Amino acid sequence: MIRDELIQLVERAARQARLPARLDSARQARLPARLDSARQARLPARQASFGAREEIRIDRPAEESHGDYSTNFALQIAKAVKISPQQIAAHLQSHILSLRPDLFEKIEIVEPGFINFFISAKYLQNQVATILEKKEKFGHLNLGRSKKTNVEFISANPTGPLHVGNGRSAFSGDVLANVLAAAGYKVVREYFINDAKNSKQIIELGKTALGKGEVYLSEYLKLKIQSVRWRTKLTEGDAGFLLAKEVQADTKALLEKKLKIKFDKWISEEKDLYQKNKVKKTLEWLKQKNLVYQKEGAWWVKSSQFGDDKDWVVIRESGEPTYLLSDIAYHKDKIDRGFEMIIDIWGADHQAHVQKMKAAVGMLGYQGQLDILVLQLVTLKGGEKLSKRKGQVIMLEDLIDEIGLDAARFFYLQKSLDTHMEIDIGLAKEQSQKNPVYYVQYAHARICSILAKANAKNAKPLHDLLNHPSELRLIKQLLKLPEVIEDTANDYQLQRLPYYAVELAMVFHQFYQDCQVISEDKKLTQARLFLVLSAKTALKNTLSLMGVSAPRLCPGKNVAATLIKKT
RNA sequence: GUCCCCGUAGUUCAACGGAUAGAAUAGGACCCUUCUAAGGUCUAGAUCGAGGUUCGAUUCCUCGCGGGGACACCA
Repeated sequence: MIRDELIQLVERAARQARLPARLDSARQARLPARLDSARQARLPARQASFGAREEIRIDRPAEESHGDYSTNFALQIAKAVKISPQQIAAHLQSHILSLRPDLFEKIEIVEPGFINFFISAKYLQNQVATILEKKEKFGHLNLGRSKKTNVEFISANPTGPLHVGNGRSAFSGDVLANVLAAAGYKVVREYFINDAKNSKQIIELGKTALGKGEVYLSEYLKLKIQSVRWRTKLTEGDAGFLLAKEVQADTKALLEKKLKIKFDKWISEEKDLYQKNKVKKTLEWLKQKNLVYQKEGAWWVKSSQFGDDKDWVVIRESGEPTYLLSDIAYHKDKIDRGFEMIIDIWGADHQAHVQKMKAAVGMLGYQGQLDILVLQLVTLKGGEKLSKRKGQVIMLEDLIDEIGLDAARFFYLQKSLDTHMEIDIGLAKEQSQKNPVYYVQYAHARICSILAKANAKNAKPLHDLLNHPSELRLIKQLLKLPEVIEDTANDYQLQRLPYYAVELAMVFHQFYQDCQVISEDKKLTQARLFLVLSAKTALKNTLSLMGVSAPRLCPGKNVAATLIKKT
């Protein structure tokens, strides 16, 4: 990765110029409040990435005239070393140039002290072959060093089918797992089923099943209940558990067949935690460690000693355990299974639970990394059109049927998890026709059609012929993929992926416009075919990270044709 | 009352403290004899308000205003 090379180069140059090669000391002296603990506690992932890159930051300037990469390093250390940023930059510039003259077209110093790097055409040309060698592995990294990582997501209550809110968790979890895997983590996708027979939720579901209540009653559940042959004398807990199992089977089928999401592990609260006595053992463990106490007939956990605002009940006065206790047991189980990194994806309504879990994991003495991503809620606007029920939630399945999986995934992924997402079904439908995903897929289809026509076997690495600005821009854009994967694996900002994909498609479309691939010039044709192949590789890899298909043909061709005829 | 998330073009969204705040879509003007025009080029359009920190703030801090969520012996 060029970015890594640049970081090392600037570091070496700084040492040669007898400048500090890290920002830490200067930064910490100047900016103690900036990375205050509260914020770090909330954003551990960002903190981690910040820490990893604390030394020197290399940017991709938005403006092309500012170079391919740039660094503000000189500006950052100027105050600490009491030299003007421009002077520092000049020192660094000459050292860097003498260290790696081949890498750069030029290095510019710009007010107030930016160093802008322009990568040489030769270096870029040589990268094309590297991309093709790596193929579907292009962009993959060893950032994670096979660290055992657990990504738990969706974990919807088994009281009904998935709704559009669950879609956010589904797609973000799935794609995050893809990204982490690509970044070299050993990822397990996990789904937790809240099906404990002693839980109020399941008991209530049981009542619904036995016709004694209707808290969870829906059209869907009515049909489900009818389809099961209920034995008499079933307890409410047993009935609820049975019904939950039925619901869960549907959810699993939906996920695998329609959403193309496969979980590695399904954890049943009832079977894997309660029946294996893990909840009980966890309580015993807490008692032993003196982390719980009795008050007002209930058992409380000392979470306030581990950063939470207050203590919470883990065993009710009635003797029943709370959700918190089983969740502590669950996390203990994850830790015991050897995960070095644990990622939970929860809805915003679980916000308050974050502190509890962080405290709990602290009590358990976990040495790894726990990140809890809190997704803001998805709400509806104009939902009644699509809902099969009166005035109720919209099923995820209906949305997918309506706009298609690719458009749905793209639609969800484009939004930061922190922002409140309002789905206007009418708008989503309308926008699905103009979804940028088609723009991206079209680029892929174009590539395929060129390759089909040209017989790609003729492609040869005659890279020095690739000198057109649009060609070089395309190569630069391709080389961005590993950076995108690295950044996203570090900060979990998944929207970076669709935006990168659109950018990549755009650069390709421009190239397509500017550079005729198949032409009389046979050598140039071969060289360009080679480039097109590598573009296909990067594009396909990007799409597959998002779980979006990479079509060979553009499905809307006929639509377009009729449109043209009309005008 | 306390805590969390958000407030950016008409609209849906971007922007690790960086340079002229980007896309898409809607609007205006162009480009098919060419590998698929679901494409390309040009144009117009935005940071909720007031302070502060900084060489530099959409981003960090404080206070307002507005929207959403959470404050259980529910999950």
